[in-house]
Amino acid sequence: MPSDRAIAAKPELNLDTFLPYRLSVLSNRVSDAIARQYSERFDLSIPEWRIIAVLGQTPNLSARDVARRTAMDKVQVSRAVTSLVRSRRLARSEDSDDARISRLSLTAKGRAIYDEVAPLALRLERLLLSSLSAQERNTLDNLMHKLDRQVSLLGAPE
Amino acid sequence: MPSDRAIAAKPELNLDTFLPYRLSVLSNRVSDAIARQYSERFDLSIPEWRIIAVLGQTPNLSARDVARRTAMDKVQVSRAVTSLVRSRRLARSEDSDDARISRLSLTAKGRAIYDEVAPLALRLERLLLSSLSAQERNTLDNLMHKLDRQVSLLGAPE
DNA sequence: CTATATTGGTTTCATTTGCAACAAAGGCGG
DNA sequence: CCGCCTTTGTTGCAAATGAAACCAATATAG
Repeated sequence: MPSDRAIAAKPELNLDTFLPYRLSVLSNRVSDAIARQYSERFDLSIPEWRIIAVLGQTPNLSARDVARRTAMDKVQVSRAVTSLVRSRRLARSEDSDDARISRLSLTAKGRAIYDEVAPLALRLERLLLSSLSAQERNTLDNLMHKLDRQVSLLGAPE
Repeated sequence: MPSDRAIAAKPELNLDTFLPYRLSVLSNRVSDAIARQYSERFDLSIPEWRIIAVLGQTPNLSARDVARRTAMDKVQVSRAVTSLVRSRRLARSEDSDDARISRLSLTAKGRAIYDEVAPLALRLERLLLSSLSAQERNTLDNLMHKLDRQVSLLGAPE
């Protein structure tokens, strides 16, 4: 006969209500929806688009800066940058006082892509948020900040 | 001279406030934090753990059922199942009336892993949510449902 | 029934990924 | 200056991934 403790008898792991799982599914579905807007049309991978996005916002970053801002690792950045440079959507220029660094910026071609894709991404975000009131959007923002803070307490890869 | 419309002059894509990006970063950090709890210790990949998790909750599913519940694709499920069966953490049994299907269930070994990892995962979720009030947790749940609904409107891979 | 389409699952192949090793440059203590 | 550690970025290799082809079993149309 099993324990007769009525409470906490069994830690119930139900994926449908398990926050990490729900976050993962939601996030993937959203990313895929956005990627569908540009991937075939502009022949851009997700990492490539991310790089264009940060550089559209802030030019002349180094690869490392890009990596930090996009939460991608440096290998991924290095490869996506190489590909973007080869396809003339990105240009490298030397840093004046550190020869290890290249400064990255969009070419006209890259800028054109940014100018076209950014509104699509923003539009999709608006659609996504259109089911929430202004009040709810604030709350969402607030809750996500709290979760961010919490996960960085727990989560740092030691 | 540029347009003098003061409003919506430029669609500003700022990654730090862009919901899809924030979701992605948060979700990845949470998943990684959980994976760190079991990956080396039990030699489990993330897909493998997901399969164990659903089968711990609901035994005797087919591979396809598992795929739907975990939002993984069938190739990934097939491979992870093969690996789990090989390492004796999962057992296949034939379905009585459809020979294409195998019913999957945890072995004692698989169950032991589930019983040990599930509490770890739940504990991490609790830690994550510990920064929110009961009220806020409800709101979060509610908001995520709304976002789920909205993304399924937009997002279906046509 | 038989022919055809559909479904469950696996395999093959090309691509993507991530880690570890590496080269090149810079910083820094002596 | 010189040796050594750190930082930036690239590359090699092995593992993970995904799309599409595929096989076997079932459902369905005629």
